[in-house]
Amino acid sequence: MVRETSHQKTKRLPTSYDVAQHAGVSQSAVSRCFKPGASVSRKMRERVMRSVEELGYRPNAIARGLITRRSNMVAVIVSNLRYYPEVLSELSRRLSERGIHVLLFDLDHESDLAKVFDQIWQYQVDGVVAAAYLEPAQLRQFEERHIPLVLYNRSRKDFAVSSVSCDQAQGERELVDMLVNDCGHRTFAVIGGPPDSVVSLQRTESAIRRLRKLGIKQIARDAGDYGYDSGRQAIRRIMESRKRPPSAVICANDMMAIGVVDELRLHLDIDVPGDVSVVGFDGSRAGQWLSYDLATIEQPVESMAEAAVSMLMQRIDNEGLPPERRTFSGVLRTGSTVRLK
Amino acid sequence: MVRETSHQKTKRLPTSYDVAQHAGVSQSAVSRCFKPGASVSRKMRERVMRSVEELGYRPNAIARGLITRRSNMVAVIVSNLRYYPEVLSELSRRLSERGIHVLLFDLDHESDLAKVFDQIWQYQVDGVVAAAYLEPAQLRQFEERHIPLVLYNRSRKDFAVSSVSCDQAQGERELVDMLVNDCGHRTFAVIGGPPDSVVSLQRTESAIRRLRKLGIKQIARDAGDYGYDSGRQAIRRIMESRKRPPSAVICANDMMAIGVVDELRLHLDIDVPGDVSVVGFDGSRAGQWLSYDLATIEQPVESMAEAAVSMLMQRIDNEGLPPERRTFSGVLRTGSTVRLK
DNA sequence: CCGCTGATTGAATCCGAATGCAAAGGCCGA
DNA sequence: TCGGCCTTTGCATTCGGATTCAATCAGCGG
Repeated sequence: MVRETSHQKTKRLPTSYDVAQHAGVSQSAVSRCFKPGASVSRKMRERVMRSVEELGYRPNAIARGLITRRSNMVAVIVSNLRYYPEVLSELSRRLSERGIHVLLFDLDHESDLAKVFDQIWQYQVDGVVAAAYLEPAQLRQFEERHIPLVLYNRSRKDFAVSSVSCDQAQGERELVDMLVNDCGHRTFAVIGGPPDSVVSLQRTESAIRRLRKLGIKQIARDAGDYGYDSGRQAIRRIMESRKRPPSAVICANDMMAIGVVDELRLHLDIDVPGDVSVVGFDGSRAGQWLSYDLATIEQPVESMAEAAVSMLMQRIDNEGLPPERRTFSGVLRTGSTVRLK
Repeated sequence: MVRETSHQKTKRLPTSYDVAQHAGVSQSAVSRCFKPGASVSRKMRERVMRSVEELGYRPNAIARGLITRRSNMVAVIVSNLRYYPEVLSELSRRLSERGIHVLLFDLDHESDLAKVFDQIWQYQVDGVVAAAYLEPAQLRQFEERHIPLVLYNRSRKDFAVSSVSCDQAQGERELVDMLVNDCGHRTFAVIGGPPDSVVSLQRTESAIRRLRKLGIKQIARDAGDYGYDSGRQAIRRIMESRKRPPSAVICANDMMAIGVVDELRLHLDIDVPGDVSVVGFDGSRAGQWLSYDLATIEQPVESMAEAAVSMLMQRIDNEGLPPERRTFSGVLRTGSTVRLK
């Protein structure tokens, strides 16, 4: 059926039909001019492009997505965007390099995830990168819907799903070994992150396991929310408790470690690393600042982001690739918050 | 024309037609069940919803967007996501509360903006929040396309466009007045941000204007890129130059100010605030850490984000609202990096 | 000058949901 | 029981671009 000319009454944006009419060609011709490698003569292309310029036409990605079943959008789910901007930043940049757009989902708590699920299904994203904890049931939904998914720093042993992560256990082992063997610490405190963070759990559990293995008995435990203030509060609670104060503090992330260092040095008047050693995890920018020079495990964020994005893209372009797990080793950074013997 | 049943051969996600068939009703009925306030009987709704559950149907937001001309997506353009995660975080959270999805565009440099423009037009976003500098020609395109736009912290005097900003000039005035009147400084250094940042320009210009007005002649100038290291480098250059060293340093943002403080204290062995006062701008979290307790102007990020989002939503729901400029005052925070008399 | 081949072009159809309109159904009072 | 009115429902069409298939065209050898 031949379509009526769009009436432009309501000043709507030009469509491919408008361009076609203006150029005196068919709508299909216009469409083809935007498809790389399509069969279009030079003359036709120039003619169409002139009209495109004149009308300011831009193809409607929504309409295109409807028919091609490719939205060129990827959902990125992060928790704590405010604490981990680097991850989002790296992912976003790499996706847009590949012509993919980022639909952002920022969670207050990882457990809020359910809320965003419906949204994700509805938006027909081509894939998902999730830096958040997913239930097996949720993972299964991705399979059912054939939506490629890559987990960032949350691998699961019990479910075959693609993931990119930093080896938390290895990192903590290195930290503990350094604190015990190189520094000679025997009394420890371990400060975890929020209870719903699997990463925090992995880190603290790994650290404690290693400590036990090395024969360490004295381990005070506390937890914060990954934030600076919560690190300060945790260390205050620990130092105020009647138990023997730790000589080394292991924190689930850098931000809390920084809080611990500040609280120790500036409020509790305890020297770091003279009296107490402090280590974190992440390799955040702030940890490298001169005031801290924090000992930590540096996660190779760039490599991890690159891996996550390329794994995702492969699975988008190539349905049915089997899940793949890639693990990166963190790099120990011996800073000035530990005193080596 | 009556549509054939979809064949499910290629295991595609169920559509409203599938649900309709499964429930033995028409497609329109299904559609109406997802429209709040539509005319649907209780019986019909229950029947449809049962099929929806069984099939795991989710409305296709892409198709919906095509017909309703509402994508429920808003583009958020930020530069330096890694330095200003709070802004994105606040915006994103507030938008999703309102059922709007965030299409993220992160720029390396504000001047990269042109690249993302096409993308934005193509994705039929309902509106845009831009924390980046737009040329008048670009602003005009938003008008032509009737896409509501709110600028974040980049108002323009020469173009009628909605914006939410912090009063940079007033903030710098307060900082300068404090440094001159309350601390008695007479020799200054001003460290700007990247050359393509208008905010940086506004801040440094305002500071210098105020300094001149108060009769200050000695103003060393330098610039960085808003990053910690660039602050360190800038202050080193300034202190190494043969001119009289400044007794007060004004930085275009907190991150550089932190770098300046660290470099002064830890490498140049200059006491802050004993020998030199340092002030920043933003009110960033890190600035409040005990090690710094930076004097700065705190931008009311939450109020600004709320204002930006609500202004944008109003303009989306209500075509033709005139542009509106809202300016928020920053709050002076007198930290321990300035020495009051 | 004719017929054949490969390159272009256009008509028609499709993607999946929303909606105006008309038909059908339900309920009420007379 | 019937007419009238309000509520529900279904039909057909629409959004804007991609794609299939058939038609057209240009170019070339014979």
